[in-house]
Amino acid sequence: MAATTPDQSDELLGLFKALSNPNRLRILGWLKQPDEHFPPSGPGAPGVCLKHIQAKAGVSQSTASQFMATLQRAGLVRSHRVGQWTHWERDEAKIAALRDQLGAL
Amino acid sequence: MAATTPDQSDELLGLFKALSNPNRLRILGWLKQPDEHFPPSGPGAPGVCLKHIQAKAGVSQSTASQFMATLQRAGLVRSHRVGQWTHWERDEAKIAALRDQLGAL
DNA sequence: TCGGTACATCGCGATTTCGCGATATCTCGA
DNA sequence: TCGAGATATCGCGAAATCGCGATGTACCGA
Repeated sequence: MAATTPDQSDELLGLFKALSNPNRLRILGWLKQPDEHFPPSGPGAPGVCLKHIQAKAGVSQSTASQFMATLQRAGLVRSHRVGQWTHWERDEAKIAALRDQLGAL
Repeated sequence: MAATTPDQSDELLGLFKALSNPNRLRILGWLKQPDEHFPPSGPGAPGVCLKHIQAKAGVSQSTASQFMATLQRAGLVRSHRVGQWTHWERDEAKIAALRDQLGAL
């Protein structure tokens, strides 16, 4: 396969596109310290549910969902379902990898 | 003054916007090794003139000029006139400063 | 002074992105 | 099984971006 393996330039381009929006950039920043920016999501349940992100960002539900999908495609966040909620958190491993590529700027 | 001092977030946002275009991203990469990607611009004359950038990128003259202006506003390149030519080069000092901010991603 | 070259700026149509409401899907509890 | 809440997806109009040709400006050599 490797047919879907993204070029390194494409990966960087996707990163830049994802972060060239003030709302998405803010959200990614908030997710660095979830408990400082969001209501508690309960212990043992890492990640922030979409409702809280939507409320803090002040956008509609569909827009918030789209934002997270965009950030996810860029490899910046990941999600996991917890019951009826989708918990979102930063994908620090991939972010670190992207940071390395940014060093070649 | 300081009325035009950009917020740190705005500075990052400008960086991301400037680089969320494949052509501009390529150009910035080429400028890392000018002599490997462009015809010689003559000794003692650092920087690459717009014509060479335009030719390599395969865009119109006006588009190439716009690209460089955008990269300059983001703090990634700087220009200086040499006779009738405008020589463009990376602003490594500002790029390094931006790289530091990227560490806080 | 004048013509030509290099570059910047000015509209403009085409494309993309933005953010929304409406709707579909999924999950849980009654 | 049914209803309600949470999320994802689907169009859609508004706004921004893209890249172009045309035009303006600066510089040089004849």
